[in-house]
Amino acid sequence: MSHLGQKIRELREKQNLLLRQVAAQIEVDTALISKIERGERKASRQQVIEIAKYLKANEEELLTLWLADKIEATFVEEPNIAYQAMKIANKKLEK
Amino acid sequence: MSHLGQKIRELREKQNLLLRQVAAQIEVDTALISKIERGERKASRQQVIEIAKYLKANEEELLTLWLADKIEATFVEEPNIAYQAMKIANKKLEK
DNA sequence: CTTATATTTGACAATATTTGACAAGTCATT
DNA sequence: AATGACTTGTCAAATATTGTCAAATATAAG
Repeated sequence: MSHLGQKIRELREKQNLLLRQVAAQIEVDTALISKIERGERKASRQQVIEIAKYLKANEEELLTLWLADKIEATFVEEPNIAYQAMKIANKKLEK
Repeated sequence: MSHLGQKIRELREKQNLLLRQVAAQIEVDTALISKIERGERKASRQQVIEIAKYLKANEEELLTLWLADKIEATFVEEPNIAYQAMKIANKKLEK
């Protein structure tokens, strides 16, 4: 399960909401929310924002998890060189 | 200029090779190599491997730069949350 | 300046990937 | 068996990416 998906599921279950309720709010199929929670599909940036609003969650926190998932996806198939590549990529952030 | 592009250009110029010579070897248009060197287009994984071979460079090193570019591309449009997301993504590498 | 060669640029068609809906499926409860 | 919640697989449409082509722009030499 993805970072974002896990968080969304936690938030949703804590508030006793159904997948279809979240789906209705952000106007997508229930199946899509299910997939997002399980990390089978990526949410769009806009969807993350809408989910955050509906679940009364911190938008920036969810977007951060969403971005972390995207970063992880880039290196998941390159485990041998991932660490070194991350070190290089990190330098850009310190500037 | 991308990490990979910069490195390729250095290697190529040090060996006095023309864009079209590299292009011929990896069987693509000259314009594409030009774009790859300037970071306007991403090389495919296979292309990186072929370029490394032709330029007698360390394949793993070039692939690492290639992956670093991909990682950077994911967070370049999210500068505010990039650092925190990278921290989260990094955890996966320590496991 | 003119020619020749190298590189860059922008537009485009071809490909590839991603997206979300739909229908059918499982699982649990009644 | 019927209902409700969630999951799964498949598909067409939308979107994004790729690489080529032709034209534009450098760069260098005579």
